[in-house]
Amino acid sequence: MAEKSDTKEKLIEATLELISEKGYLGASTREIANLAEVSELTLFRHFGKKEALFEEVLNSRTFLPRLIHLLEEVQGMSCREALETIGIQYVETLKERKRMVRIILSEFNTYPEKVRRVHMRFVRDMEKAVEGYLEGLRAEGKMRQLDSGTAARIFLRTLFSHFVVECIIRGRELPPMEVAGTVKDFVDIFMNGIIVQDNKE
Amino acid sequence: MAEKSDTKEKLIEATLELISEKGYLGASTREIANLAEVSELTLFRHFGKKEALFEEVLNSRTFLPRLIHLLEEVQGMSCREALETIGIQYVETLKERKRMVRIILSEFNTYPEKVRRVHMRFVRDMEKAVEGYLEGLRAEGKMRQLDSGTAARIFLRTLFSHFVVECIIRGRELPPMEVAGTVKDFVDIFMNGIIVQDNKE
DNA sequence: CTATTATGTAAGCGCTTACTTACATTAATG
DNA sequence: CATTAATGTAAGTAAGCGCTTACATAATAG
Repeated sequence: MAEKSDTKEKLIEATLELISEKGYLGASTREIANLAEVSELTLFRHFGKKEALFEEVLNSRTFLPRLIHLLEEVQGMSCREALETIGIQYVETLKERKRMVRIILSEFNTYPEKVRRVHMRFVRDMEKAVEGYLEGLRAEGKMRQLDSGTAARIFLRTLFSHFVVECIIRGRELPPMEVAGTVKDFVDIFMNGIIVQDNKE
Repeated sequence: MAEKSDTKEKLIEATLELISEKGYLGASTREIANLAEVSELTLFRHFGKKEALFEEVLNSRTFLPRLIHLLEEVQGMSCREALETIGIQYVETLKERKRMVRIILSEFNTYPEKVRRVHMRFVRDMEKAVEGYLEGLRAEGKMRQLDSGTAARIFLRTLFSHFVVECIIRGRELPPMEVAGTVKDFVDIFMNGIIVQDNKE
């Protein structure tokens, strides 16, 4: 063979980039091939059709880079510290996977089931993880008698929404310092609520 | 003239429907005209080009149907009752404007500034409103010393995210009963936090 | 050295798209 | 009744799309 093939990877990367910017229909196979610096024909030789290429893009990128070991890291910490750490890592992961999130939000029309599967793959693990942590808190008597699944979903979705609005809709950059601040504010409310509680010791 | 013109309105409605389902590029002018039951030429006679039609769709639909008077309705209520009412009405409004929300999420690529403007128009008013309500709570000494803008954003974005994930990504219907339940759970956490507070009277 | 494999260039096919032109019809307006 | 405004039908244009075919090239594997 001529040059051991990172061709597929270059095509997948280019596709991810272009579809996240222009949408599935807006990203033409010609343009994808150009960005990947291969000929359009090579694209079709590798993937047969555009849809198959898109599908490989969806399956090629996993979320959960460091999130998977996050719960161990967090064991020794105080509750507040732990939630802040989880929250920050979560938003930072969303930032890294920004292009994929954009595709998920834009292309449920194109191939709803496939796109939905990608979303689920990411979200379910993450929710389970946080749910597990909260369950632990409750067992220690630190959390009120709340459904930990519900609480976990609220925790993650608030941060997800923050990311979507600021980063994707408004197109802002969201520097780490700001993320940390936002998460801190949120964790405070998530833990203590907004209401004045009487006689806190 | 032949038949006083609701033609424009029919075209705008058809465009909203199709673009929200198939995206800007996926919704062809032929198909839009068919759905509106006018000829494609009529579409171009009214709007000149597809982009102008899309722009009118963005500007034609306002959010805030009943939300604008919501804060008055809520005056006599308890804090919990008020937040639940606001939350439910907010999610129900999102449900009604589902097609517009889909467009906002999918088409920031097509015409970013215009789409962003639509989002801002909706969100800013709503955030200001809730912020005002929370400010009132704090003045009465019922809310802790928190930034009411931050708290308002957290309140609304959590519900926004819930709607996006369940209704748009997962494609669920979200019956009113379920909305009420979800909002109730969330308001509880938003008010009191998840942590056991000592010596509540 | 030869066969194979990965790639390239170039031309193009059939289709759809946004948009146009030319001409006809119909109904209200003055 | 004549004009005008709103629509229709039909045909077509130039461009872009996904995808294919035919043929050439260069490097590796056996």
